[in-house]
Amino acid sequence: MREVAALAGVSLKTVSRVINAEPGVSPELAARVGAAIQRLDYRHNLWASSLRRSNGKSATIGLILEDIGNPFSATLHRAIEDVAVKRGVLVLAGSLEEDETRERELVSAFASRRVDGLVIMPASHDHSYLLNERKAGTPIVFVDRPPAFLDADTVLTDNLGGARMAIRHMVEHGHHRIAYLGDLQSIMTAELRYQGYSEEIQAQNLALDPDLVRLDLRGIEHAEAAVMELLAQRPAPTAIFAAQNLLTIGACRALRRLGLHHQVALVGFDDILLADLLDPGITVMAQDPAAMGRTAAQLLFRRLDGDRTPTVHHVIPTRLIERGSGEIRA
Amino acid sequence: MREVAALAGVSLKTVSRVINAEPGVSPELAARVGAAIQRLDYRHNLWASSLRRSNGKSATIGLILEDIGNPFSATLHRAIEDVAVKRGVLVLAGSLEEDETRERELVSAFASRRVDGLVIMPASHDHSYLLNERKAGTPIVFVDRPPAFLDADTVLTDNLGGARMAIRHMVEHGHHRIAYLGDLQSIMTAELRYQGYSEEIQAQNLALDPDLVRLDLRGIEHAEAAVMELLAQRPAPTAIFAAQNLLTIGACRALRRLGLHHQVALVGFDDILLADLLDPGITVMAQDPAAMGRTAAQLLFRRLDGDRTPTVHHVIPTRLIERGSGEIRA
DNA sequence: CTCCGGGATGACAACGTTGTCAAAGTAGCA
DNA sequence: TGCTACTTTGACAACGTTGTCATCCCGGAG
Repeated sequence: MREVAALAGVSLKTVSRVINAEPGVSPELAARVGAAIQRLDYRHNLWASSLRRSNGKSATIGLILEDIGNPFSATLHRAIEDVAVKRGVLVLAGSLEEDETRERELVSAFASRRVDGLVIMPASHDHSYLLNERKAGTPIVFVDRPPAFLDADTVLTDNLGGARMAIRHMVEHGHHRIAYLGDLQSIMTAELRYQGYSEEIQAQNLALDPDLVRLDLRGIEHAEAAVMELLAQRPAPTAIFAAQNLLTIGACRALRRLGLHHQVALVGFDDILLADLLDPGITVMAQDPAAMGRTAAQLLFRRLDGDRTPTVHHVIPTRLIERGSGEIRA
Repeated sequence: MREVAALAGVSLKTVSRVINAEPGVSPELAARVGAAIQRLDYRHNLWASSLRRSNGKSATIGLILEDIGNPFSATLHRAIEDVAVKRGVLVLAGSLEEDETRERELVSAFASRRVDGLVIMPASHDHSYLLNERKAGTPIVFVDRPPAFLDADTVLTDNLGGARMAIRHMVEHGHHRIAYLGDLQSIMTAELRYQGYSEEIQAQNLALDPDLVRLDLRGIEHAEAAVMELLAQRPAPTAIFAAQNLLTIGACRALRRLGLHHQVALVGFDDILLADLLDPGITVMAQDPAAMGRTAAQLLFRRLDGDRTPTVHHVIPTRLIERGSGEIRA
């Protein structure tokens, strides 16, 4: 910037004024400065700028996801980016892989970089450590999973309601023995989906049979093995509720392997690409990650704009997409 | 930091020394400073730090992708993150959506934030504007698509070779009339895949029939419509090569709609989740976005570590995954 | 006892930028 | 002409941190 000022024959401050488009610079000088900037390939240093500025905004937000690479997180990320670009804000993102330590590290790394706000899909079960960040004025929005020991804005899927609706759908198709496949119970969403399952089973006056429940499954292979086992039992379940998308795929594989994909009903939680091309198509309770991301980002920016109203809790509804596998009758 | 120094009764510099774990601080003082940091929830300001430091590293890299939300980009992103975390480096990412202007804007936004390096999946066709960044010492690696008018490190898929291999595979199964579905020809990878198609068709002494070629298709619906049209022709093609994953899905839909999915062969470029569960399973030339990301990141960090050897051009091979649809005989 | 070397500590400037305020210039009016 | 009011410009400090160098203290050698 000093060089630009020298080349244009003006003071540092005038260059600063031109860059920030402040009023009160004669067109002639502005042009000279502009030319000098061009000539020297001058690049504004945003960090130095925000260091000096009173409000010190970095035009950068931090995003913590379970896994940047999985479709759900990626769609959410994209939706947040779409809101952020409109304000010239960039997004720093990191993956957790259910690692609580990593969550702390990422928050710390973001804090060191003075992000303006945080969107977190948490892995840990105690967020009191975030009090300091919030005291420092950083707004925080939780997506997909709620915070613990901290009152903060949240944008969640209706996990419990969605699971109940899925079970009801199967019961309406005549099923009494509905198996449940669940992810790690330590994950709040998994726990809620299981709760929805058991509540609805009981509300329908069915027996909650522990032999039909497989919890803490990780990934496609585990689910596949679990389904093989479940269907070897007598009496076998006539329907399966897979409470996470990889588990749905695993279940689907197992059913095909056993040749039972037209006999045993299957409903998955969370939509899967191509699910409509299978035979039968896979019925799912779809979440809406794009809506979640959009809502979370809008909420965050409202806070950044100074909204100090009490914390808000958005619940994004799920949607049953009937494609055949869930409509198989008992 | 000033407050920490005051509370611990030491000078600013000593606090700085403790934070950076510099040698030559008595254990007693270090402990006092540590306690003060804890008590005041002090957070190091990385930007101020890198502003003053001579080498001025921001421990942040920029990543420009076609669309953060699509599975290919997301997987690549994740692979880059995995390499970056090991060095305590964070990733800033943005989507282009084939918008050349946006590419410039993003590079500029990253430059303002003084990222240490850039990984770019470009949309534009002239990268001479990046010369300045490079002159400023920012290493740049291109992934998936090559730069134009700029010599830079690249990590590319073997688009041409992969396409040729796919066509050869179909010819070996007796096909002579192979249709081609391609994305926008302005995208370098699309152009190369088409080139591979036409080269191999000619190498096999087949006729390159323009009636079998549909270029510049965007998305599932367009591909679906194009396939409906193609198969209405007489003589109809007996095989289809879909040169992008959404186009593969569109082709798949159309074939099913026509009830021809067991008669007409289909090979896609780029793998699709669940493709193995369909009947027939979809044969694809799989790319390896994880390997691309990993390679690109490693290359970038080598440059950051001072490697000044001439530019490198990695080609990540494709892999034919036979699942049935590509093995249907003419 | 003096002097020297080395380890611990701190004072100060500097990184690139902007907020504050003062100075200089210009126009309008009596 | 002299005064005010306003616009344009620049000097300087400050943001939070670290590199440089000076200072202080201690033990050991002469």
